[in-house]
Amino acid sequence: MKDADKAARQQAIETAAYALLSEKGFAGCSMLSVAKRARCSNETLYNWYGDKLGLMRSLVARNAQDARQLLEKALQAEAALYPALKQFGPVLLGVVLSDRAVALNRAAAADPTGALGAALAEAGRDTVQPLLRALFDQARAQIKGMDPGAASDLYLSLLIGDLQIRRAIGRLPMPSELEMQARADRALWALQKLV
Amino acid sequence: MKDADKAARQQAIETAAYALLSEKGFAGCSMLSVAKRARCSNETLYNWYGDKLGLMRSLVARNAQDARQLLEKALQAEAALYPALKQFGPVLLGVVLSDRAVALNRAAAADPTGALGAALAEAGRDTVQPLLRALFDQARAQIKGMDPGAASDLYLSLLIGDLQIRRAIGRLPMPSELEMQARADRALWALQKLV
DNA sequence: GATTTGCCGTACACATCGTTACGGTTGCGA
DNA sequence: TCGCAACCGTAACGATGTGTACGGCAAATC
Repeated sequence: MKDADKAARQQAIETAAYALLSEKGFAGCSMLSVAKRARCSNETLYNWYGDKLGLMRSLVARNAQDARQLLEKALQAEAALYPALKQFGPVLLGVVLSDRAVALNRAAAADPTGALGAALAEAGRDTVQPLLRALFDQARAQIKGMDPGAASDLYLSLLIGDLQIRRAIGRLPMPSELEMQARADRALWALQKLV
Repeated sequence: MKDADKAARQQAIETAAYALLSEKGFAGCSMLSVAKRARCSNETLYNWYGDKLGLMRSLVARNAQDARQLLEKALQAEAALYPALKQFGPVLLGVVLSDRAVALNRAAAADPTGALGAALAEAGRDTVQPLLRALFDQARAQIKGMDPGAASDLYLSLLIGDLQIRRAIGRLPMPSELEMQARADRALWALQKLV
């Protein structure tokens, strides 16, 4: 199979998996239903991903990779703390509240083994923490007296708050760009007043 | 059946359901397994609760009721905003991060219909919001210029942050009393600096 | 003491899951 | 052109789920 074909098929599989996760949840997203919607056989699914958890892990990995690219791009233009956060905040909100991220969070919450939660948390941490950490470490002068780790925790709490869990239990629709912008502005305003 | 016996049996059923939710997740918490662990028949389960969703709803309702009692008690002693929040914060953290609340959040995230999430969010809102709302409304003088709703949102973001979702995906153990106290202190400190 | 009521334990019908297996088909490399 | 590997479609297997049914038992009611 040509690489391009394979990539397209992988994309089809992942798209199908996300759609079924959103529609029917983790339990309802069966391997067979994914195969049918992606128009491939379940044998291919098992050959490529091993088992259902492997498929989910693959979704997590790619989503983290995509998120990382978006976030890095948002940080490229600015070096100073606050301008950088001004770019970063809304993008991060868009990433962690996206339909895909929500579907993965719901799946992780439904997985009793905790393996998916571990993979998700690790991928998320590896994606976001280094970027934020570097930003706050470089800006020690502007957050006088506060530990960079504590400052970034504070910022994340203000930015994300309980939006993720509310999205996960289905009681919050995806916010608009404007709402995310406003929330990011509020977090930034508070951070500046607090440090 | 005597009322006391019935209450004891209900308690046994709910305890079994929470244990199974924690151990095996929403899908793994089958009606039959609940009946077995609670040493009752599944016929009783279906007679009392209708179906699985009904059982879950019942858990949500009682948990909200218990939480409300705890929270109201924490507020009885103090009337002024900040002393009241000093009591309220750690108790609320204990409530929303408890094993039971986490099990319900995970169940709601796993339920594809969203019905459980709706019930949980509603019960949670009905429990917490009126208490906080009354507190902040009465204290308009101390939060000069800021809308009471916005102030309480800010406080909740600072207090709870992303702890709930991290608990839900299994990557955060229940914090200790000391940690919750520290987090509540931080939220209170930040709120005072921000209003 | 007879009768009704509610619960237990078990079994059933029916569906679906994850996973494996297999014959038929397709398309690339030799 | 041939052979082989990968993929498709489908079936099968064992396990498990929800929701219902039914005979037996204990206790409360009359």
